[in-house]
Amino acid sequence: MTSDTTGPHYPAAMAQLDSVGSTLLKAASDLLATEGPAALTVRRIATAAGVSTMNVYSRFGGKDGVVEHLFVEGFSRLGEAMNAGQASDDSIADIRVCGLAYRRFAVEHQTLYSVMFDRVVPDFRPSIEAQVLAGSTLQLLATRLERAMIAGTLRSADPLRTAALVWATCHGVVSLELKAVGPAAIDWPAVYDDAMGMIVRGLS
Amino acid sequence: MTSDTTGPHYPAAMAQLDSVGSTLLKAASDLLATEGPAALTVRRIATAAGVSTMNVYSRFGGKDGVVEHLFVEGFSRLGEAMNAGQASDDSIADIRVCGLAYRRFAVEHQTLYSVMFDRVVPDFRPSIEAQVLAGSTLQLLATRLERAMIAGTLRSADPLRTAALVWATCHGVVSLELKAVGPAAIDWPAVYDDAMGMIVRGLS
DNA sequence: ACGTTGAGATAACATTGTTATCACATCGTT
DNA sequence: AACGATGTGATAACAATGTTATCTCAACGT
Repeated sequence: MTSDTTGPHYPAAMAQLDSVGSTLLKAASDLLATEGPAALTVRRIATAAGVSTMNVYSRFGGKDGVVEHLFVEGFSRLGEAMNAGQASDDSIADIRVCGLAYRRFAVEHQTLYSVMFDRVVPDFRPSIEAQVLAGSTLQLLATRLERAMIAGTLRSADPLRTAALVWATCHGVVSLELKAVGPAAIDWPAVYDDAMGMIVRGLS
Repeated sequence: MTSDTTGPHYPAAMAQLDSVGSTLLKAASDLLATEGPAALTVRRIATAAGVSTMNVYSRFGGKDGVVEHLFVEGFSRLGEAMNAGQASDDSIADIRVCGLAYRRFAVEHQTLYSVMFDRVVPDFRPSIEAQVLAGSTLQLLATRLERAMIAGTLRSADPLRTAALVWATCHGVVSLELKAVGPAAIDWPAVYDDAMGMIVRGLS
């Protein structure tokens, strides 16, 4: 995992992916979804894909390369999920829909979400490109918030900073819910609803 | 790490801790703070403490036992930090002080915070007692919020649920800041201030 | 047709958490 | 006081991990 040497670089968004490569990614994704991050071992990924271990290194430069692919794919799918509901005339409702989509994604893809936001794979750090790509998911939310600001339903402020705040709030609630921190008696879906209410009230 | 066998149980809050035990914990804590979770290996902990590897097993039942101690100690110190500023006549200001103390703790003890809230040590899951203890940190915040509700500065609601919401919001902002997700241009301390403002406005 | 190159599989290596083995000190009993 | 039991602790072994090295062999160029 210490590949600091000046070797070839395996960017997250590879131009092409041959059959073996995509099979490996599919196997890794399934493994992550069904058995969690601990099952993400090089040998298991390769075995599940029906190829030899070395393919992980020749195609992705190591385990981290595979994980980075899952990382960016996760943010890509999260962006799609949040973008699913198109813009309506009620900008506040749009934001709520966006937030609910966010939570649903996190709950339905818990292990992937943990790869994206927790450091659940030892020593894995997303590359700069991958982090930028992850941050670009904010843009979508920022434009929705800006629309609400223009419409007057939200007080005007820096849209990007506001988007970061909204994102962080949603992430915080989902994060604590999934980790089961705090008393078990807490009704986290209700807290999530409270959060949405607090957001729109606190920002209007 | 798969100690599912019916062996002795090593609770997080051990009654006593002999000299070797506390030395081990100190070494682990230092290792975590200075070199991060990856440096938290059984051999390194023992070597840093000047004892043999097996002491980790005889005293803590394995690596997870040590990590669990750090886990509960982290929450204990977090609670102390949030409790440092005593109650004044301005309940809103008290809540803000509490929130600032929260962020300062997270920033000053990043690696410990990641052990507490991210699953950064593979296969470590806090025990039920430890989780309950972690959740009890909420009580402190809940009583402060309840005081503000009684004073009329916050709308009345379930204090515990509200505390969970406030906690999640603070955690979300800090969490994204520490992980450097999102555009680097974002001024996270400012976002944290925005969050506090949103909280008091959204809950009043 | 022959040497070269490159890819891929097998095996080796270092490091991890964990468990087994074993030496030896300490304690209770006769 | 001598002897066995007990248990503690250190060394060494084990399984699994990511990674690297070695080796085989097929494909290709001259």
